[in-house]
Amino acid sequence: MSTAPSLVWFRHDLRLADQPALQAAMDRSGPVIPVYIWAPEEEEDWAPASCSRWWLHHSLDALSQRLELLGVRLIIRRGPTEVALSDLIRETGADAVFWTRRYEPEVIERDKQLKQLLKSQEIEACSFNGALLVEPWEVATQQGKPYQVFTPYWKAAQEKLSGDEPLAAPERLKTLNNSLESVSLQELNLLPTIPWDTAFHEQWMPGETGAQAALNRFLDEIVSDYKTERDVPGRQGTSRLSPHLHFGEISPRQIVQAMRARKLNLSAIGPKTFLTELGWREFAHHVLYHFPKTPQEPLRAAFNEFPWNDDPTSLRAWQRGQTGYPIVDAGMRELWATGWMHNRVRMIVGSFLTKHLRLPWQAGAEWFWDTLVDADLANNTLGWQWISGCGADAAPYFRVFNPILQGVKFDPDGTYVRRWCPELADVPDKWLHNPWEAPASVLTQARVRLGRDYPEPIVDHATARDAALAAFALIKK
DNA sequence: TTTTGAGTTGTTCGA
DNA sequence: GTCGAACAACTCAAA
Repeated sequence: MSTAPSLVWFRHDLRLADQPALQAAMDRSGPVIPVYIWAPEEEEDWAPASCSRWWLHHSLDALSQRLELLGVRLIIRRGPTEVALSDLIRETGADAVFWTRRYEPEVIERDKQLKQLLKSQEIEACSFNGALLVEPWEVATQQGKPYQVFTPYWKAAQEKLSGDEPLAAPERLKTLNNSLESVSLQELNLLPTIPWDTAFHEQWMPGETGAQAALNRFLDEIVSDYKTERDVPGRQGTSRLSPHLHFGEISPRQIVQAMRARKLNLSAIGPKTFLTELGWREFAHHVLYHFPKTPQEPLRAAFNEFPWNDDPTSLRAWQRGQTGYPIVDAGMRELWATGWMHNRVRMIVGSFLTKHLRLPWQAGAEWFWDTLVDADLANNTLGWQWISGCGADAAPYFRVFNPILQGVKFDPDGTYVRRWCPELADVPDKWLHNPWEAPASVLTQARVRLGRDYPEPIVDHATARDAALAAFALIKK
């Protein structure tokens, strides 16, 4: 066994616990050098956007502090990755590089080339699964094909779940005692130049500690009622783990293990429903891996003929939360203010964009990519194709969410709408989700002048719904 | 190869 | 107000 140093190349696995790449490096007798390489140009259209960068900055900061407690420095370099790794190998005499696998098409391609290059230089290059319960190629139909329907996928995937305990975080770490060059985190300029992130700090704690805190809160207070609580955007009834999972501050294995450790009955309705959500995350990675064009193209080819609108004005109204439908606007404003949107509301705004406004799902996916702290290519792609009807296991075309009814159903007391659309705060519950139908006296008393304090609806629900159904009829055989 | 059962999250209409 | 049926085939996955 070599006693030369090993590089641990951190990417979307910014944690020390349940970290097989780190473990592999520790299992050798030489020193361990943790490395992060900033190379957004290598991810083409899907490099981290502004909100992801905010999270990334704080997550790297947290990782670096955890390593410091072990007396180890996180080395940060700029890309190209190939050059950065070669430099480090030369500077340290390392003879191995370990990392956690990612599943985005462009990243897979780059990693494959890197692995070949390293191996041709007699460097051990080894990747590990640290992000999924089941990797995309581990599950196939009896014909050996990828699944395109969630239920049979998840049934098959669950049979592959291992009961293995996640790895513990290291208590000590042997490293190189020299002065390797490192870019400072600040120099990467990941933070915004104008302070739009004020509300972010109240909402989020990026990093492994924050991820564990979010998990504990969820398992202590929420999971037993998750099935119903998750649908109420005015309450914190979801796990809010998505950005932590995206950056690998926590692994799904750790989540499942934590549920088992608490002796939760995984067949009970709450835990079971939550496991299914983890299953959708697995399924999204399965679909992205096997259908690598789906970030751009619909899985169902018929949708290439769909008559999408091209209307920058309505797109902008949607982005800014100015559609005149309170539940839609509340969601879009929550996204803008906090970098996150409640899942129920993501479906409502997605349905509204693709069906009421008939704007292409890709426009929605791009906006979410730019504004979400949990922006994740697999989840974002699957979600948008699902809601617009063109993807794997898509919602039936006639399922057009009614934004008034959804508001009444899931935000009955208006907590959510009043929080994000404060100009409607004094509108009574009865008219909160359809203020344009309220009697003039009600609006006057609530100090709302439609078209001035709050927009008139930019489309009529019934008309837009009929137009959407007609457009769907066009692409049917 | 053919057949069969089933499919995350909804809405509207009419009884 | 509540409830069940219709919405429309289509495709997937397994038997």
